[in-house]
Formats: sequence, structure tokens, C-alpha cells
Amino acid sequence: MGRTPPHPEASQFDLQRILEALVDPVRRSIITQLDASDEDIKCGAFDIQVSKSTATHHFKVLREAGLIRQHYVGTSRMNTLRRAEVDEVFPGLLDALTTHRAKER
Amino acid sequence: MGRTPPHPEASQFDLQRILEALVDPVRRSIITQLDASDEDIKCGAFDIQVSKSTATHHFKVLREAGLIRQHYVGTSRMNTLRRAEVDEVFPGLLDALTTHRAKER
DNA sequence: ATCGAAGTTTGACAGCGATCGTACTTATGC
DNA sequence: GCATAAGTACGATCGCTGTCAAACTTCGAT
Repeated sequence: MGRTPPHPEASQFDLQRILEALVDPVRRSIITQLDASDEDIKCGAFDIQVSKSTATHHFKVLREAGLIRQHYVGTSRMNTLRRAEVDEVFPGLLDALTTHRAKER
Repeated sequence: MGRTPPHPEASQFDLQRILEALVDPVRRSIITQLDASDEDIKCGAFDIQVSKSTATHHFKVLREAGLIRQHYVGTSRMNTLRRAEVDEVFPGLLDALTTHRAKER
């Protein structure tokens, strides 16, 4: 294992894929938590109520859609929001979801 | 039949509902076609490759999410995009989907 | 009054995806 | 080396949703 998993380039971002990733509340919560943090967050440190195997699945979906970047630090996998790249391809999309009004709804 | 179906008010818009509506390609196509048109479009006039009953289902999902408004004109049901209202509650969301770059992806 | 056009409703079906437990892998620390 | 911690991989379920056909409703036109 251990190696860096595959990430799509920004030029390959697909709207359908990204929306499918964002429609799940757990995944959207992950995005929101990343957006609110100044630092990378390791998989186990998120506030989500699902099992580890389910969490792995969600991170994979987010990564393959291009929304997050993952790299290993020891046995932990760190997650970064690919804000700038997503914003460039789909301007306004993440803002619409991370706005206060959006989070309350 | 004939009467105007129920529509949620803008104050009741729910992000989860709206994303679930927008994640389907057929429904997103309906939104895109409405956005590109200056006038209301009747259900039968959309360029979508699904049966009538499936189309009815999609319009219902869009309407109940608050994305479109529907009213009868004769036997036809006219559809309007609730642009301003959606923009006010979730600014940038529809723009992100109706942009040229988004449509090409 | 009849017919056709436009949608709706209902029921059925198929496929996908979120979920979990279990077993496995990899790295760190003692 | 061994135990533990952090994730991953693999099946198996199970519910949801997109799809359609068929029967029905409503309105408009003839």
C-alpha cells in the first residue's frame, strides 16, 4: 500500500462526478470541515458518524472526483481541499455549499 | 387535475433536496434548457430522451425542490426557472452549472 | 359528444450506492 | 520481533431512485 493514490488533474474534472460526490451529506460534511480548517486533516480526525470502511469509501469518491488531495504521513492519510482548482473549473460551486446560509439548511 | 401543484417557498429551500435534484443529468438538462430560454417551456417541448411518465417524475422532483415553477395553460404545463429565488438562497450554485465550461464537462 | 393531445398515476423492475463487518496491509513504537 | 494504530479491500445487504408501460384524467377542437 503506502503509495500516493491516483488523483485526476483539474483539466479532467467532470461535473457529473463532482455533483455525485457532493450530494452525499457525509461527504459534504467532510468538504465543509476541510474548508473551515486551515490545515490538512487526517481521515480519522473527521467528525463523521460512519464506520472506517465507509469513511474510506467516501474519501475515495471525493478524491476521484478531484475535490480532495490525499497523501500519507506515517500511517495516517492527510486530506486537503483542492479549493483553487475546483474554483477555477466550476466557479461558485464550493462557495455555494460552504456559505453559512447553505450550511444551516 | 388541472390545479396548480404545490411549490415550496424560498424560505423552505433545502440544500440536500436541491442537490439531489441537480445530480440527475436529465434534470440538469432541463434546468440548462430553461436557463437558456427567455420564455417558459412546456413539459413536452424539452429535448430529453425519456418517456412521458419519467419526464413527469423529473419535473416533480425539480418543482418540489423549488428549482422550477409550474402552471397550466390549457392541457400544457408551463415551466419557469426560479432563478432569482434560488440565487438568493444559494448564490453561485446555478451559475456554476449553467456556465459554458460546466456544460461542456 | 367524441376524439386527440398532454400529463399524471400506479405498479413493477433493475441497478446503483451507502452501509457494515471481517480480514488484510502497512507503518510506528516498545 | 511484536503489538498496536490507521486505513484499505472485499463481500454482502438493503433501500432508494430512475426507468418504463399501461390505464386514467383533463382540456380543447371538431
